[in-house]
Amino acid sequence: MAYNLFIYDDNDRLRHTLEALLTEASGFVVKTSFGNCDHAIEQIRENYPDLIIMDINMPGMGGINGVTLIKELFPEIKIVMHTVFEDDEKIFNSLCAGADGYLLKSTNPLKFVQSLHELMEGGASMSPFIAQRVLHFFRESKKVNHQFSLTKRELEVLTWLVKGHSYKMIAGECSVTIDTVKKHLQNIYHKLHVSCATEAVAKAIMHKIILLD
Amino acid sequence: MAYNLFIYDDNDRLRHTLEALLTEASGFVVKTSFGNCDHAIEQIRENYPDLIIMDINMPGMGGINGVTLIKELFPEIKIVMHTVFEDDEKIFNSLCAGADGYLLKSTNPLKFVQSLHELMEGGASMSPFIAQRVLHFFRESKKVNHQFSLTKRELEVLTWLVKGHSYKMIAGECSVTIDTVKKHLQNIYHKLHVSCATEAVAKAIMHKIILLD
DNA sequence: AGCGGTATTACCCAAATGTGTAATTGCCTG
DNA sequence: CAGGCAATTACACATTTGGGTAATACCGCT
Repeated sequence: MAYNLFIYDDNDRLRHTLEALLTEASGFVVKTSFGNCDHAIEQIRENYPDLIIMDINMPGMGGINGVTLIKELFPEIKIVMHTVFEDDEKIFNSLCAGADGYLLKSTNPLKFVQSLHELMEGGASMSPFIAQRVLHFFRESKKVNHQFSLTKRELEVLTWLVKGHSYKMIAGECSVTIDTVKKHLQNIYHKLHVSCATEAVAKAIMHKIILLD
Repeated sequence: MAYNLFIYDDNDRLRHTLEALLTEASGFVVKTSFGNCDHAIEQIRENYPDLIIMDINMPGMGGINGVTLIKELFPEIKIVMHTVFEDDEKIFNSLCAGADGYLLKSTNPLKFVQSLHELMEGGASMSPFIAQRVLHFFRESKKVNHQFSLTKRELEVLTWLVKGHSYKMIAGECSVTIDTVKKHLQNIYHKLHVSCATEAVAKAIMHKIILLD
């Protein structure tokens, strides 16, 4: 049983190449293909596909917005991005919009079909280069900042502050007087180059000075 | 020219299977294989590999700590995780530790070798299931929370608060009196189920109610 | 033994924050 | 058109926050 497939790509030649590649023998049937995805919703309602191959750079709303729209109404339809673009911004936005895969147009036909199958079986699929960018982003996101050289006590006080405790409650938690807490906070504000509790909390979270649940 | 390869895995049978698979014909040479990575640094110094296949669940320090250690000293050596584990925690920690790929032990031999080659050519490599988990994480990270039903004005006020502005400053930004700001904040606190500014800021950032730079 | 950094406490005082109550206006929807 | 919700302002009051200044104590290092 072959999977039904839509193609959105404004490059006619490439669309026809894909149609030639994705024959019944490959396990896919290209139901229809379009040069833009401005009317994707109606087209999907009319002829419900299992999988959509989506170009990014198209006239009209463009592929990324298309993904957002389609996934909102049909989250179960798989969508794989298929473009020449390798820039982080487009990758990130596509994946966040809900794309289930991201294959570069340079992918060889055999691997392309194989990737689509993996995708239909519940996995996700990315070209190695894309995967590498995604992992890079991952690593960056975990780097903890130690550049503010807070003392152990200051870190403790700041942690309670971020959790929403008042000076008085922090004093209780740390078994010190409220004046001590005030002093610590004052020092913390100086070290973080901020001037109030809310700003300190924002900076502490964004710079991962304190670790969250 | 074949790539030099290390294997760290405490399962002897599997290690030998891999050694049999990764012959010169495959483009790899298994230099040595070990049952744990506690002495990885010395072993690497002694016989510098291009690529390391790393199990996670090993006696001693375990694969994830091993990756951290190795990548700190030899960031250019590729490391691919190779385990039966599919839980988000292990995936996330491995990738953040600096792993260049994550292949499940269920991967078929042909794809396994192919993936290693993709990795050596600068790409990253993940089993489809892993890729799917990573993308899932990605999406979650961008999903803006609308579940608190803040009004447009409340969102505006909250944004300024997160940026560290005082009530008075917010009043100026929004061209309203300070009492109005106080009222808005009061309503915001109720909607977010918090009781003070710091808690609101923490919740706003963590739940991505407001978008950061 | 003495120096420097951290931790601690205290006090004063100005400013900001948070709560309660109440009233007015405008806009949208049923 | 009426009712509900959002936005706005006002005032009073208690509490919290944040800054400045100063002193004591502990701990590690030279």
